Amino acid sequence: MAKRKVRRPVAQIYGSAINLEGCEVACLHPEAIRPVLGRSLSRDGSVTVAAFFGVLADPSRARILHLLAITDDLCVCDIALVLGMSVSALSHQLRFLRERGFVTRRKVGRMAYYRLDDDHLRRLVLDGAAHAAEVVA
Amino acid sequence: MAKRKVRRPVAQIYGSAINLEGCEVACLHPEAIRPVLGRSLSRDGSVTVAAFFGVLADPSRARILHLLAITDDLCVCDIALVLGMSVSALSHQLRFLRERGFVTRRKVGRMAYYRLDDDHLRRLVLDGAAHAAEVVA
DNA sequence: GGTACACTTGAGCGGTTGCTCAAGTGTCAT
DNA sequence: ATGACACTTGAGCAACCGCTCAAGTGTACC
Repeated sequence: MAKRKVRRPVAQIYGSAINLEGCEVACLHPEAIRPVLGRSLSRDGSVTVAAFFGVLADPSRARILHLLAITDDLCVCDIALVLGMSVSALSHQLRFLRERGFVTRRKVGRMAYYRLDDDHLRRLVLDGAAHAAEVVA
Repeated sequence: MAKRKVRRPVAQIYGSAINLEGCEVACLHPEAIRPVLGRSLSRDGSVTVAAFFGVLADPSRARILHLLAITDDLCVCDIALVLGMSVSALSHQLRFLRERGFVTRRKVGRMAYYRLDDDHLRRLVLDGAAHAAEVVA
């Protein structure tokens, strides 16, 4: 995954909504939660995590990314034909993926070639497909 | 991820919506797509992949799974307090996670303790959090 | 210029989702 | 038995998402 600039200047990925005082009086197990106080995912952090996985959480995007993972370069028309998607739907998704840095675009004349640059992402997608194959088998 | 039984007897994870004939006549690059014909994710396969990542694609679930990833056992009340969620919302999500085999439940009296059993999933969640920390930093 | 082409984009819609609220279940203490 | 407690569940609603449709942009060829 390419590093991407984010407007938020500083964000706490980890953090807790409560303080230890709350625990003592409540119904639960202070000894169990004390060690994790402040180490749980903050709300902002969880939004970032969820947004990342959310990109892969759609069948069309999963197919697009998988196809790009096993090829080099493909133009929009190629992808649409192979996946049986409308060009418009595809273009919307490619824009979505491009805005998040998951794919890059190279324009040649009136064609646009899309590519998956990130090896980490490529492996994640291929692992996901392998996992799916295992689950269904 | 634990293997889970699926009602579908046999499913093609890979498959193509088109045949090579279609390519020849269309506008595109047959030489580019020929090698991937039949190797792209099938629709069924992509639904399975998307469903898997979809579990992680929600901030609340990401926080729950991350919390369980850094602890052993926690009761519903503990989790609710640490994450600042309503018990009802939490119970809905825990049911969702349990139905998909992402967490297991142990009942003791009137308490229910939830646990993350899968090490592969634990690493995926922690990697996701680390990724988020890197992106935001 | 004019047309065809490859792709992009905005509007809008049907389906999904995650929550709240209220009611329900099962356990424990008195 | 009665009440408190820990959790679960169903209904319903606001927000979100991915698609289609129609229009728009920019390039290539005549």
